[in-house]
Amino acid sequence: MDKYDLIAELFKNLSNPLRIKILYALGKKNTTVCNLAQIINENQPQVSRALSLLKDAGLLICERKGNKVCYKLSSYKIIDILNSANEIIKQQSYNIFQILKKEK
Amino acid sequence: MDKYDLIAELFKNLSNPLRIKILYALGKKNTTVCNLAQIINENQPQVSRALSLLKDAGLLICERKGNKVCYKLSSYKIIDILNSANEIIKQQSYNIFQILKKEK
DNA sequence: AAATTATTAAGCAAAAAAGCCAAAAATATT
DNA sequence: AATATTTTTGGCTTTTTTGCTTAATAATTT
Repeated sequence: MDKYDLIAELFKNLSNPLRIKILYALGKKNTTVCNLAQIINENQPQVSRALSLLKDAGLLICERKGNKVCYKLSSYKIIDILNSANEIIKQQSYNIFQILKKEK
Repeated sequence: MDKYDLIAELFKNLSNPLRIKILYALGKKNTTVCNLAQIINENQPQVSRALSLLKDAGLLICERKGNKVCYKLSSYKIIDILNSANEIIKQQSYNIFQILKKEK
């Protein structure tokens, strides 16, 4: 397991829209599985599954409180990488815009 | 195709060790397919495939020079996101270290 | 135009991941 | 101990992704 494998694996764990949506939501507010499912309007078992994958990946931490389980980001560096991804996407759409402009 | 889909797709394009290895190599030096394959010691058709996927994803730009094709990063923001991923991994390994320490 | 070098594409089997629903497990409450 | 709420898991099919080798395409050189 070298450096490239570890990085690729991290990106793989981030390569799913539901998981991204969850990370954004948890970036705003720590919360429980069923509450989160409501907030983001996705089905609850899938949210639970996604959360446990992200936890296994070390990206989330959870804590049981009674019959509820509260999840939170393990680090704010996760927000950084999402912002970084956003920057790339913004630049790409800007580039496409420039190309279309040239073609006129 | 909403925001979350776009971000997840970007991460998916980054979720492969060979592609990460290639991005690191191109971060140091623009180069051609076969030269790159030599530098990173990976088989050439696979490198070519990985390059074309990354190009289609907008992460690389290429230019034909004679019978060679030279590839480069489309943006240095790509280095940023790799660094960001590295930060997370470093922190994770630090955390694991701390846990092991506690358990003693 | 034949030979050489460089790049890309085709095709296919094996492995991994996604998506979904229903069922089970954990905890709290009555 | 029965019920209700929250969370997790199982089992299943369908899609994607990988990894590989061989073949095709592009361009250059002789």
